[in-house]
Amino acid sequence: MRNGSFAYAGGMSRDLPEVPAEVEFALTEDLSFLLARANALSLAAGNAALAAHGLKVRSYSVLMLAAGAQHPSQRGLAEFLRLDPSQVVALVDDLQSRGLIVREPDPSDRRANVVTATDKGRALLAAASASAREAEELLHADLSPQDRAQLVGLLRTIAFPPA
Amino acid sequence: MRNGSFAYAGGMSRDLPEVPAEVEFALTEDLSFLLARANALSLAAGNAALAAHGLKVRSYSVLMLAAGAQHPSQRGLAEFLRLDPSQVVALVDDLQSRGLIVREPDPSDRRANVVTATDKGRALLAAASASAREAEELLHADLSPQDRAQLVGLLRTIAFPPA
DNA sequence: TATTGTTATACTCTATAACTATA
DNA sequence: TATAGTTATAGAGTATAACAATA
Repeated sequence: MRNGSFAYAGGMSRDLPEVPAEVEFALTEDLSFLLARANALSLAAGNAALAAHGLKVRSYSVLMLAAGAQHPSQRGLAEFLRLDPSQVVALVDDLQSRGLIVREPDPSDRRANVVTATDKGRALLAAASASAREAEELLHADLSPQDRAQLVGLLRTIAFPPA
Repeated sequence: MRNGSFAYAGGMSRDLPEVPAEVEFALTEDLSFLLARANALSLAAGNAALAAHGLKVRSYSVLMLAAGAQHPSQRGLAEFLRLDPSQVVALVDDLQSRGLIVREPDPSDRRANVVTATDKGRALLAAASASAREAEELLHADLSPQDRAQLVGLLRTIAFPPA
């Protein structure tokens, strides 16, 4: 019997073995299951790596997008990150209170807030991204550069469907 | 500047455009980001497909594993699904109260509960897995069978590292 | 009328510790 | 002394509705 989707925690509270030998089910061919488990590992590693910088995966994502050239609105952040706009408010509040980003009304649409990283934010981002990159490299340490590039391409088709 | 990890919601509260045109950042090459976004889409689709059967991705996963030949313990479920054992209690409670699974003490270690699907549970699983499979096929509709097989293989290396 | 950002609230999920019974 | 399951609880994340300012 084949199957559907799975989802798992990004962090674990207790120390459990990595791959329990006694539960080897025939699930390791399921795309949704593998997606969920791989993401859980990625998320846990990312949060652990970013904790030293006072960031989590969420806030790090917002900070990085704010440091880009596009100067996204909060609405734009919500859409790209698949978050509710009301959740973005709290993330932006936190980063702004720490002086890492600023909110500025968009001159062309004064309803919208353009979110931009400060110099302090960019400096923190540089340090944090080094840690994050280390964690990510551990994640795909068992893949060749070619395999990694191919995985990225295939995943992109899932994450951003052509239609 | 390259980067690290991301994580996003499995479901969205409001209707937001799929891929906002105004926020095209250079993030679409990042493995962690793509993993998070692909999983978010997979999770949302899976939960939507399973809702008609009174299941979520979590409870569906437990039900399917309980219906397998291995008859996992709750600890085994927790390890494989990367959940805390205390979370498994609630999932098993719910499925058992609906007559879909049973808990039985393991004769060889009476501390452990072996979780097994009932006939009713197997029947529900059969119906639910058809819905879940439909949802999953939509997810990788843009991939050829070869691409899909390759994606599964590469993801497995991430989800279950050889070391 | 519709949209952006915001607030508030209820709900679910996650993290942690402590307890019991078995080993 | 260690492990499986359980309970309780605090915290984080998610879903939803409503409002003011602007379009």
